Amino acid sequence: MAHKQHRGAVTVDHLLTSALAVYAERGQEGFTVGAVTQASGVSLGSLYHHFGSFDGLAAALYCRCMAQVCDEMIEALYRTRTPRTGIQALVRTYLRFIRDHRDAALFLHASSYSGHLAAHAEEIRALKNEKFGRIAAWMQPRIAAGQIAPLPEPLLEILVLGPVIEAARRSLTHTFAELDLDEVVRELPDRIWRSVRPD
Amino acid sequence: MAHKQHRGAVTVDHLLTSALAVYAERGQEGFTVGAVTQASGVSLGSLYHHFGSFDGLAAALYCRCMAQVCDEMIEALYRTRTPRTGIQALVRTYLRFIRDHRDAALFLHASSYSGHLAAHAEEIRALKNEKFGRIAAWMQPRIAAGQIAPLPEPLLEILVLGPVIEAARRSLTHTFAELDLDEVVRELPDRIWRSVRPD
DNA sequence: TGTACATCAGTGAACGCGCGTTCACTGATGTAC
DNA sequence: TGTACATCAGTGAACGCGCGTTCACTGATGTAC
Repeated sequence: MAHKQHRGAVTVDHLLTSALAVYAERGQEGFTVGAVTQASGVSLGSLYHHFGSFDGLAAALYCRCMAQVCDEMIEALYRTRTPRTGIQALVRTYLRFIRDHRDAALFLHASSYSGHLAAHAEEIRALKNEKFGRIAAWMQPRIAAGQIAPLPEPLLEILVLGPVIEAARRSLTHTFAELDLDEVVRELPDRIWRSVRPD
Repeated sequence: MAHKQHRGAVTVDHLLTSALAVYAERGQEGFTVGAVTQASGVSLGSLYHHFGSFDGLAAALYCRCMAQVCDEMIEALYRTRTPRTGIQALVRTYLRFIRDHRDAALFLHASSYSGHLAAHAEEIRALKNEKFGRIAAWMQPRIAAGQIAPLPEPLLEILVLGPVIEAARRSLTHTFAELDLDEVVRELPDRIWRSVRPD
């Protein structure tokens, strides 16, 4: 998405922001080209000029949200000084992101299975590899030093992010009873640390 | 879904089974009335006679899959004799379900955010309350006895099921690197137990 | 046991709507000389 | 500095397709007497 002109970048940004709002307000079903063009005021042709297809817009939005949450986590992670506070920072940062950016969190989680990302899977995988690679780079020396349990990287990610994502799902979805996010922020970081600390 | 005639029950079952196969083969996008009637050989009118709408069919399928996985977990849970083996049984049973019923697991997880369940949210919530209530009933006395950490029920569910669901997501989705499910089965149950055992 | 009747189950043509996409076009911006 | 031209950005009417749903109907099943 390298823009040759400034106004192009502005339009793209405007479209993505409007698209996220549309998704938040009308859900998966109401997330259509028509709704996005109407909400943004940008013409249909302009949308296609920048994204090529509606799936292309969805993929770009997914990448933007994913990069945002990952960057926040990475930044928080590298500010810590101990393995314990590092793991807890990952959890807390993600939980705060969910609280402060409900729309982005909802779109990210709901898109996992949605299929309109399939066409751009490679681009998305590349982004995830980059971001998760930076997190792995923090983990590795600490595992080697015996400060974190010697588990394969994917298992660590699952143990750390799994409960957080499930908490998000229950808080963002309507088929569950209300969830007290403050209580989650209070209890979860330490509990997750217990699952990955060394014996 | 109380059937007045036997053949009605047979048709309903046949439709649900075909619908799950369609979803597995063609994904969210290809999951349409036309695809289901074609795959099942059942007429369009018959589908509407039994389910009222396509969303109704989706909700019924969701309930069937959810009941199946929950019943397997509850059965495994009540066969155990210690808190540790109980928690580990929950995790192992869910992981085995994902391995042995990929289609059902995919549909369950993908439907969380999909919105075609919104119209039947109440019915689904009732089912979840019933099933999760039975799991909670196992937890409560053990928490009271100090054998499991004194966390609120939703937090316990999040800690136990979160990593499992995230493992499922990575194994069922194409935007992640391959995940060794056997390794997950080997490591996860004990790691999760560590997060909910008492100090 | 036989018959009449109500209800349940199953059928498929037809409908309208809104979806994603295309395309021929105009206008704005940047650049070369 | 001015002008010509290529490229980028933006427009909106039009298209065709396939979606979920409706409906008037036939056939099968169970039941009352």
